[in-house]
Amino acid sequence: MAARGSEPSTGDRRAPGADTTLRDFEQSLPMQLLKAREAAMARFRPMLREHGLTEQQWRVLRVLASWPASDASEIARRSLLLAPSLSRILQHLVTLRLVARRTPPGDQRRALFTLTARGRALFAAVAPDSERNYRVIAQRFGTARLELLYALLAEFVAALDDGGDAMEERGPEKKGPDEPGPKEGDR
Amino acid sequence: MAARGSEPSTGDRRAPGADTTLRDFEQSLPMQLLKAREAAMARFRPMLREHGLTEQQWRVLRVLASWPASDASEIARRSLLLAPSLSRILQHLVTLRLVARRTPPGDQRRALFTLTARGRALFAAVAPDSERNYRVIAQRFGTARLELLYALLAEFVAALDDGGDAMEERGPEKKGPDEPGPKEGDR
DNA sequence: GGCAACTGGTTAACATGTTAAGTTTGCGCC
DNA sequence: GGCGCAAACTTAACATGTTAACCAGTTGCC
Repeated sequence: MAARGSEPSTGDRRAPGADTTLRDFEQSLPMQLLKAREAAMARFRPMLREHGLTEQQWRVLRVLASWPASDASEIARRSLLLAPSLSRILQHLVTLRLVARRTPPGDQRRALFTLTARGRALFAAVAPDSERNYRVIAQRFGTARLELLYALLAEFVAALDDGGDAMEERGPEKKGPDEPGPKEGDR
Repeated sequence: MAARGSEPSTGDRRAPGADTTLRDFEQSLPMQLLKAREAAMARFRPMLREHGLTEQQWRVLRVLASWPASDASEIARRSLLLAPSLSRILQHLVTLRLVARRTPPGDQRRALFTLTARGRALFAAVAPDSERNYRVIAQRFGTARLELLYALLAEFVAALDDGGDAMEERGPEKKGPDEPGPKEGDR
């Protein structure tokens, strides 16, 4: 509960010398990114909840709305969900009859997923609300600054991802550079 | 719109007309913020794991290293953890004897927490590694761009938080590229 | 053909996120 | 001094995050 507010702290006495080494904690980039994301998601979650969806379930539906017949790996990559989480979410969505599952003829290992009619209907019902939230955010923050923020975030990801595996001082096993970046880069 | 008899969608065929309404999903701000945070945290998590800590446990330890004798509410606010999560984490840290709990004399409802000697030792052991990671990030991304990103994120949070707690429509505001500055004084 | 290695997914186990409800303590107030 | 209510946590219940292990299907290769 208190994590969302910005209440003035009652006492700001910090431990002497405690912050001389580490960057000021609450100013660290991961924290700021988390805070920014929370500020944005706080507008989406209540709306999604009214439709009976979690944030992650909605991410999956959005992927399937744009790229039907995706396999699990592709959904995971596009929705930024880890495979185990996605596996559970898809099982749930299939139970709710929002998503249908089938196995492609060529490869019995894979699994393809598609929105059912019910899933498409739910997507169509939620999409306008989602869109409205995005417009409010853009209007409040300003389109120009928003674009700048997008660009910076993309550069940040590229700067850290391209560097690749940081702590890679160990045995160069079979880490051939044959696959530089299966992240995105398509289209 | 029958989703039948289709080939494996190895390519990037998007559903026709599926993206005309919603902003391109993977470009949405929450996703980009999540992606950026993941890129940063991917360097921290393995390091923390070697010390037997999760990301959130480390956040709590950092708060207590800088602000000893914090109560649960203050820790929650500074670490961006929700009260239920923090409650469990603190119980765990107390079990591990990294953190000590006591009740202040004036108010039996509150609970104050402090690092034990063991907790301080662990903090001292992890901090250099954490610091090194921050330096690598700053060096790769560039200090100047990093500061710009910090500023933008802070403005973003301020823009959405000040608006209060709903999707209330407000009068037309002009947002210049320069920002008057984050204001508090909520509540 | 057969076997090792790999691929795509799933399970398992534990920790956290999220919302709602419960519990104890403090505080104002008549 | 009892009553109503708010504050500060805590529990509960379910969903997801995270790592490791597992497993069936597939591929490469001798």
